[in-house]
Amino acid sequence: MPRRRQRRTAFARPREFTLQRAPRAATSPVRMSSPVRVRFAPSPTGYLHVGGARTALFNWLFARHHGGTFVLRIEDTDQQRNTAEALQVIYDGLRWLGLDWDEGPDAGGPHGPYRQSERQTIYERYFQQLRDAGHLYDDGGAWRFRFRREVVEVDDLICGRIAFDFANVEIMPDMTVRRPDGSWIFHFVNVVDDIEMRITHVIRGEDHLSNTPKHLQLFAALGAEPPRYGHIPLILNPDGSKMSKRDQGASITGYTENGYPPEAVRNYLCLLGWSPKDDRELMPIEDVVARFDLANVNRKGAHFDLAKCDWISAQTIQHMSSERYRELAQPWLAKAGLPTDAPSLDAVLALEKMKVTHLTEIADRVSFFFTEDFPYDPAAVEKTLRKPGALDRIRQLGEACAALEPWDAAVLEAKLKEVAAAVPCKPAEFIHPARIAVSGRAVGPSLYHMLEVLGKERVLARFQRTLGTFDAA
RNA sequence: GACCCUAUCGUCCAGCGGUUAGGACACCGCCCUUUCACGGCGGUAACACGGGUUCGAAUCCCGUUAGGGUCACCA
Repeated sequence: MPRRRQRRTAFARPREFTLQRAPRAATSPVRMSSPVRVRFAPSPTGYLHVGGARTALFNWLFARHHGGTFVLRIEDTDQQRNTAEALQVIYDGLRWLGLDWDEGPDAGGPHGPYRQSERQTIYERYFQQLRDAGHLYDDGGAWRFRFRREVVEVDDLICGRIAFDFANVEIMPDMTVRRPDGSWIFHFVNVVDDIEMRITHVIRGEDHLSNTPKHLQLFAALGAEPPRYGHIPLILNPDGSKMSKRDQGASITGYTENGYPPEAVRNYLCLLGWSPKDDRELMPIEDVVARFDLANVNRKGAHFDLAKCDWISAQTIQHMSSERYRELAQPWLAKAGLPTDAPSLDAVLALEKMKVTHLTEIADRVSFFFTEDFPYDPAAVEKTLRKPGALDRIRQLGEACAALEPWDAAVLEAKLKEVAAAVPCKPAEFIHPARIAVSGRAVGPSLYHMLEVLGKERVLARFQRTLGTFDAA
């Protein structure tokens, strides 16, 4: 950390200056003359890793913050991995997170094609250029790029200035750019594409930091101005190990399947390695876009914390509009065979909104609203309904409420308390049996609100059903 | 092994030479309460270690240790 401080102040702009105020600084991460162009360049492996998603997110935030262009490039040189399904996973994941791209395989754009598998002629041309200039040599059929044996300095927007010494050939052997079968090596096509696509800023995982000087050498040999680099820290497992496909929280698909609102996952990812520097955590994405800055990105690898992600999910749900909540809930209701267009849907959903962490919970929480044939929880029946007098309370309450007007939570509460006071007994002696009578459960929404949403007819009918079911027994 | 990055509560962040080291998650109490929650209040808990520099260091420098990354005819 000590070192970082100095480097940062030396090479990144001071935090108190905004871009607008200090556009001329030589070390400004953004040259005003060239609009920002960033890219996310995943390889279609069949799943989208959280680390990759966050890299995409940071690129997207940077582009949107600077009014730049976000390019999606598919690095599918490995034919094995190149399937339509694998590509779809990337599209789905990015779209789910709300990360829209301006140029890409499907979106098109002036610098396409955007899949490496379709850019053969371009690579061929650059290859020729390198070979003609004497930077390449044949090594058993493969082509190697001859490094300049000197110190290469990487001036990273996040990491500061780092020197890599290429003097020792043993330690830094010349890299292969093309295999004997004619296929290309990542470093080469990556650099060629960044040149061709006019990429101004490369924001990628820290695992590429050590590759950067090699890329810089390629840029120099090709006579191209390199982009600015910003290497973001990796996301680790809670135990500090590298996160891989099977680890919990690793796959974006997992969040979709487990019922996280996409904006919640995105919010959590924003906070992993970046901070607004005040204590805000729950932030609309527009606010993050407005404040995002590479200078505020951390250097430390972040341990993934699903509990925090869950909290953000619950908070996000709690604070979202009823329209958005309904929209997110509907697929899960449908999946459970519940109606998605009931007139009282919003009212029903609102009853448990503040308790939901995952959208997957919703259907079960509200299922009893949609059928008069709901089951009774045996434990609840045993504990509460079998108690002496419990059924009498239900009967009394039913009679007292039969003529109640209007049928709303406040009036119901007043009436229930009045009836209890007349007995006299605690309101709880009515509340618990009544809850089970109308829902079959000991746990659920606030009783009065639940009764209101259910409506008088159904409440009284459910009281009757309960009495009929357990009185005789 | 070589090279590179990193090091503040268990976790995520704040801290930019002088702070009772702050916030959030998690955890533990208490309050609210008809259940489950939400919410409110409070608590436990950290500067990895050792040397410097300085009147003064979590903050600057060096080293050690630990973690991570890269050293491919993977991406």
